[in-house]
Amino acid sequence: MLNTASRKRALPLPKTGRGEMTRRKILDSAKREIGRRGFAEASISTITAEAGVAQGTFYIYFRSKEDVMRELVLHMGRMLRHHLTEATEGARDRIEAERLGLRAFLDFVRRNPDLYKVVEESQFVDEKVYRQYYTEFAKSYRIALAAAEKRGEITPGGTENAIEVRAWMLMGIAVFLGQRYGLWDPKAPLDPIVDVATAMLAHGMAAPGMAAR
Amino acid sequence: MLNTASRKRALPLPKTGRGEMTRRKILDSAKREIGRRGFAEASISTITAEAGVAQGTFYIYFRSKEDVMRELVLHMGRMLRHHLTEATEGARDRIEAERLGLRAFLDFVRRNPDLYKVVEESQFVDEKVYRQYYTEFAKSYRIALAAAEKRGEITPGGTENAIEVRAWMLMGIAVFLGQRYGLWDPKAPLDPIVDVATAMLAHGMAAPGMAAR
DNA sequence: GCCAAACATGACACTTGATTCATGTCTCGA
DNA sequence: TCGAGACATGAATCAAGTGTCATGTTTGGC
Repeated sequence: MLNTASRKRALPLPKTGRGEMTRRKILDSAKREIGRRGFAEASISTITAEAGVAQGTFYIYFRSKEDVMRELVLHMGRMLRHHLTEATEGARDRIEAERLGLRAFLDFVRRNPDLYKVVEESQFVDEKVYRQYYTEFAKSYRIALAAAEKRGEITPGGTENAIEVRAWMLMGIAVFLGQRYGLWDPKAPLDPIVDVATAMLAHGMAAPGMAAR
Repeated sequence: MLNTASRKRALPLPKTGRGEMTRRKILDSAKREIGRRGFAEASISTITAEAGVAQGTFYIYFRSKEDVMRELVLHMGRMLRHHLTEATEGARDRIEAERLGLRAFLDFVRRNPDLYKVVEESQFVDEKVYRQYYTEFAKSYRIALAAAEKRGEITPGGTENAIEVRAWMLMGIAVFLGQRYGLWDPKAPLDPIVDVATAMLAHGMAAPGMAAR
């Protein structure tokens, strides 16, 4: 059921307006269904019913449930990337970019909880896309951090590897705060949270005069 | 299938040595199976086969696959807590405790990748245990951070809320580094990674003289 | 040694939902 | 306006694995 046909290249995109509409509707209710009830509980029949099409229609556009999920992960990647680029482009320095980016990320999670959950669950459905998703973000991060380092905005990490570690730390912070305050506590004011996080990113938490190597 | 019987209190523990042995064997191969193939792909029949017992035996000890998973999450919580307590008890200050804890965590993930993955996936099978798992860790963290703050080892976060934010940041860092270097790149030397991370926790990454608010 | 409780067996009845397909209907360029 | 490709239908097929249960076997206290 997993690796036979579903591994192949995606099905051709629709060629008419009607088709595009239908595909979008399916994708949309798949996002909602999978996001809310989880991949296992979400059924094709529920998805198509909510989209207002017949079951078979699903298979005109997607090979399987895994296939829609993959598509949704890609979609989230594009949307989030766009959202973040926009949010951070006015930043004066890297630290401010981190603040703005984190803020924008938390906003995004609150606005798109279903999509966000789909991406997280994709890890257990198609690890490859999931890895790709984060690996690409890590790459952007590395580039941004290296540039900031060159500009003297952040302390030199040292090795090339250090940049990678920092990138993953930053992503981990975002994801966990996204989970805690984006999904689980969606009413908490974001500004204080982002302030604390940014201060920690900028200066750490060691009291002045502590050893801390 | 989900919320009928499986929500109830756990089945009574075995009363004989034989029973204990059997239960343990099932738990063990469940860990392996679910960890490696994922919850959906893991079948009771595979689990029992690998444990060397009949299918029906499974239901003497567990109500369902969800039920074993819950048990495994609890188990991981206990093991990890113990491992971390042991690893950090010699620390001179909070920053050193963070270093030792992170190092121990990454070790743990490398040694128990299956169990670790089960916990992560539990989020999509029984969100309640998953939340409980992290909420409890967050609580320990809050206590440790508050104490360190009082001892003057770390900068005061300010509000009570700040401690919570820091705790989730620290967990996010650990989890993401665990994923990246524990699971995905299990050969990379840990010390340099932990060094970079600790430095970042201690002092942040803002270059001296940068605005950073 | 005996027996009641505990444990183990494994075939199978059942549920569930994914995917197929034969049969229409619609779209849009020429 | 026509027709070929595109799109849509939904009932039928099919696979897969869960959880049950009637029937043994083992354990350990007495």
